[in-house]
Amino acid sequence: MDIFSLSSREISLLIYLAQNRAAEKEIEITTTQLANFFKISQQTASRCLLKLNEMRIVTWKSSPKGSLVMLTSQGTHILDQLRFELEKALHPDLTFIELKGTVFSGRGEGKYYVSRPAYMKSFQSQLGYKPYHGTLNVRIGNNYIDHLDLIRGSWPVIIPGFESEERPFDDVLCYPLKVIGLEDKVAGIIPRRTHYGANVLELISKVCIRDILNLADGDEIVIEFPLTHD
Amino acid sequence: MDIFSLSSREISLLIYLAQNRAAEKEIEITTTQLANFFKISQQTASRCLLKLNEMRIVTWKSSPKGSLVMLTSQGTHILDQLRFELEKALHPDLTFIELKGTVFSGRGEGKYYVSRPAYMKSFQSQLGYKPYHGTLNVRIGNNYIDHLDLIRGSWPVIIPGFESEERPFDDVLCYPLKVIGLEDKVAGIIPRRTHYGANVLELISKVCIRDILNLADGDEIVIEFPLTHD
DNA sequence: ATTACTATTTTGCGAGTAG
DNA sequence: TCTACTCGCAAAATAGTAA
Repeated sequence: MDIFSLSSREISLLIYLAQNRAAEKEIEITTTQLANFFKISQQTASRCLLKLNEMRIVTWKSSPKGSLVMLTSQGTHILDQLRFELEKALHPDLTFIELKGTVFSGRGEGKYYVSRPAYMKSFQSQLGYKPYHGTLNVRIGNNYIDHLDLIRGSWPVIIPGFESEERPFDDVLCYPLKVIGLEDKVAGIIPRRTHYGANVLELISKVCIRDILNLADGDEIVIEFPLTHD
Repeated sequence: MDIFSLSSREISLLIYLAQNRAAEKEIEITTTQLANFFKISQQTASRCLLKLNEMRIVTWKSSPKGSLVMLTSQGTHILDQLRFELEKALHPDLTFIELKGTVFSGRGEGKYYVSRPAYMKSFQSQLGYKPYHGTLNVRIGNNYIDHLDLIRGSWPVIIPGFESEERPFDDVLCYPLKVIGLEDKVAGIIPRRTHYGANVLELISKVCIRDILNLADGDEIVIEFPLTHD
């Protein structure tokens, strides 16, 4: 989904809806309200919502009493993308986005996921290396959560999901990163914003980052997300 | 200028130009380049630049050899506005934007400007009070410069400029603020981003803030810009 | 009240091409 | 090569109105 393929009206509508909390919950709204706010006709507002719904950018339930609208995760992602492009536009000299966080121990879930053979194979082909069979959990500092959101707006490396006998495995979104002090390439897996504890980042690399950098729980690390200016 | 009156194409173009440093300097570009990048026809790219130029959003000098384009301050302001709207969309629970800075002594220029009778009169009518005849200079901390840029994206109170015998006086842009610890209303004058030392904010209020809060040079103050959710 | 269909008008794109 | 005109067609807007 390219944000520039949306019309200005659709983007404005999305922003308006998000400002009214439609990213978190279903909100009540009427097409007339939207029409008045944007100084367009009620019909256009209706058609616009219809289209956003078809594109899976919002979910929309309409009735003769009004409408219930909520942004999908794709809808939120469009706003993230726009924010990312805008950040590069307003700071054209920026060469990377910085993150600081502290190392902590998870419950080995990362290890479980990363070592699924189907994922492993895609990591190898998409990132160019076979990752170490575990992840380094980093809790991003409060001052850097915005930066995490910014990175979410960039185009990720997509590790495709798959179906297993027990359950389906989702696509995994990776972002190429650099850990200060470490030579090896690193990729970060950023959970969706909606998750509880969305300030967590899981790092994968060819090597065991924790061992090489001699990290203990609570140690701070600095991470950079490179910005490639076309 | 309402950002929602621009087409998606115009906004994308503006972002693209800014990413290529057109906010700081004239950049060389051809309409064919733009056409290829956005997968549109060369004619549409040409028309689009023409329109942005007419709207004073960019300056554009075209010749049979190519084009020179640069964003005007209005062009940059549109990006700021978009950023501001996006910020509210991505953080709908935010009730204010915080600034921290340190007090310093200027050379009395603020005092000179504020006390022009024509300005004084507009301050009274637009802000509802006659400001103290001096400004409090605040140097905004590095971590808060982004927040300053955000505030720039909001709709300011505009104190109209005027012509005097000696020289013209520009419009003054004010933003309603709150200084923590002070009851009285405060307004901030934020210089244009292009100025050297754009991390400076001049506060005006009915009272002498420095005296009431007993501020010395170097003291830190905390400022809030309230966000009104429509 | 709503949403949303149909008809009509307006806007805007791209192709061809001149300067 | 560039920019930028005219023209024909397609997309999208509004108005009227039905459900």
